[in-house]
Amino acid sequence: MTDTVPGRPPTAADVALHAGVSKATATRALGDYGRISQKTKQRVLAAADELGYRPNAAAQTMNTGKSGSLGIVARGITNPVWSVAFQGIVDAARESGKTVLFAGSGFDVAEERSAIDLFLGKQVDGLIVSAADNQDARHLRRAREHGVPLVLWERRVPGLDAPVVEADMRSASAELARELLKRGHRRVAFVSTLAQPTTHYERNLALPASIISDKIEGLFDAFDEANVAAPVDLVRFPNRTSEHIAKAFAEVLDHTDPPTALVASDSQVAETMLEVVRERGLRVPGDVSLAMFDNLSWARFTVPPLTVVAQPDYDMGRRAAQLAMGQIAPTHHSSGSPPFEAKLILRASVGPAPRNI
Amino acid sequence: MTDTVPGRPPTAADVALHAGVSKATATRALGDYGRISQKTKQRVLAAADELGYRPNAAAQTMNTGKSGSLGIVARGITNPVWSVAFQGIVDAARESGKTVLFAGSGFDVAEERSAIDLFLGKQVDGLIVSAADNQDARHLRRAREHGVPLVLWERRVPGLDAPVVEADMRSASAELARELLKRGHRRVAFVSTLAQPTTHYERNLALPASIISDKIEGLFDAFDEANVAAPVDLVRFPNRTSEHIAKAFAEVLDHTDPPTALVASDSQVAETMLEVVRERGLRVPGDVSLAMFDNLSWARFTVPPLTVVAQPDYDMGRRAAQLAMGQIAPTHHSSGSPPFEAKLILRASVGPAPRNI
DNA sequence: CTGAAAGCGCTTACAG
DNA sequence: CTGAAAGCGCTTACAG
Repeated sequence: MTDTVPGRPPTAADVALHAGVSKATATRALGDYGRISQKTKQRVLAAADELGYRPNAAAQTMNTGKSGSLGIVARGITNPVWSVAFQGIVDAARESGKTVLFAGSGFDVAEERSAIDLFLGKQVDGLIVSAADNQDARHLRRAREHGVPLVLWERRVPGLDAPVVEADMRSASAELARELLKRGHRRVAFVSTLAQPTTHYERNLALPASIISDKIEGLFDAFDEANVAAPVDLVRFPNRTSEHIAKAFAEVLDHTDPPTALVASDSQVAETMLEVVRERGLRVPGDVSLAMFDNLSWARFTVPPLTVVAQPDYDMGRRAAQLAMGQIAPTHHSSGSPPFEAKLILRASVGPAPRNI
Repeated sequence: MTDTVPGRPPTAADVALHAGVSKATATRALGDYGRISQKTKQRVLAAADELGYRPNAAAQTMNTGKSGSLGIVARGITNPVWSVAFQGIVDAARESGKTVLFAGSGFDVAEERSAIDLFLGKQVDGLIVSAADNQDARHLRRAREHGVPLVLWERRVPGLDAPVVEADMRSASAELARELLKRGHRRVAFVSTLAQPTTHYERNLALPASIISDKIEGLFDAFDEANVAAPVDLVRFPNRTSEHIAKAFAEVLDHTDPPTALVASDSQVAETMLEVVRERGLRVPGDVSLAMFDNLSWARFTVPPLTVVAQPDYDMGRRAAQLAMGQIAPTHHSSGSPPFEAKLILRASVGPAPRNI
């Protein structure tokens, strides 16, 4: 069956020898390029099959400059929402015969830079990056210098000419706030996480992540519409540990003018939010209404079910991959396409604000 | 700053020219091998820095046969538990300067084979595979032929000499059944998913996934200990869609001798289980006790909180990566090491069996 | 310590 | 249609 020397996978030269043709002819048959007679081709392919030949991708990459892989740099993959997006990327890539390289940055710029350098060295055909910081973009520009398509994931970087795949969080967030205002809520707390905790929020404060700004300013858009003072004093950015997140929620709940509704920026924050609410014995939505960004399946199973903002993660992942593979052209100015729609899913965790506090 | 020709990243030859040394000397400085004077080295490194040189990984791979990457083939990454394991793999790989290639197989053998072939062609330095089928191992053997370390993830393949990273599910499952038996449960249903639905289960039936067998036989071990007839007639293997899963639960609940406890093989099955239980208005644990495998954080937030079996996913991921990188040697017979411990976390969803049914 | 040269396994003009 | 040869960007003996 196999006359391969154990330890050394067969090369195109081996196949050529086995088929009794030249190396060039063999690789033409194998690689399906150039002109070649059907007869010869069959013979070569049969030989390849017998030897168990598989082309050496590294050699191919060196010749073509294409590696057949996409590089993804994001905070990590444990976020369940991101893992769905990642699946969309992997699926779309696979349909085009491409593989996916993944690196976690932990939203640390140095890590991100080294991952991008590594990937550029590996000749990735495209790069999808959820940028840690929208201020430091030099390492992102290197992708362009290498002629590698760069796609930004959910976080816009001013001055960088790269398509962004994102959902319209600002609108969805405004929609959420409208529903809260309609039910009498005036004091709404928002908790997200940032590597570098910021103490005070003020309108349009520059944040490292556009998506967080969008969520906050979206909420406040609705307050503006309703001529209600935006609760800027109830915005918190703890570190990404449950202790810090719990402390942030405790802080706002102990405020002299406390919130009647809590909004968690993502599901990890939401989990701690649920714990704090349970520990304090607060009734939902009797004492406090709750909502979170990210539509996780378990949100239906809490009691009461949790109001969430959903975005089409899987489709966004696919779009990102297609942009990174150059299969679709960016149509929108600073983004790859009009943003995806984010939807508010109102569930029983949102109710009327308590009358007196 | 840069005198790079736009469009062509600088090569080692460019660096050599810029530093006024030979190509060999330049790459020696860059690659940190062979003898070289400090002076020359500094000069070369400075030149490299100025040009923004990054070694072409494809060329390095072609020379060394090492790609600096690990290939992972698993069903997909949307399973939240697996995504934690994947993070462990990525982290351990990164600490050793390696990147991770991911491919989803959907537990389809053909997909799995083509992913493995692709990865072998890419000269991966190690392979971690959650094998779709424990009967068809030919494509897995190819890894050995290439001299690439193969690590199995949670699914043993008889006759394949490869370490397995897994937790001791059988013991944990027995522990769960003991707690159920102790509370008077005699009829316990178990629902998992399989690509090829099997209608009837019987003791020690050969299943494509060892981990599923372990969970079932673990339960039955405890029934044997207690001299209670194992409820083999309450085992179901629907397809992996919520419709089929729901139907499976409906089927067992409508059994003439219905279960007083339901066990879900993973969190996706558990979600549907919760829906069915809610739709039927069954009280938990009054009418039926519930448990699932996989310790997801949300299991604490259902009402009542869900009993789960936990395994150290992150550490298992790290171990798998270390084995695949050849950093630790397999110590155990058919597995990479003694299995990890799986732990039962008993929560309020498990209670006494209803007296009469 | 440094350089010239061969080689890794492909792709790609260029001849025939 | 097929072959001989150069080249991709490195690594690695082999000389000096």
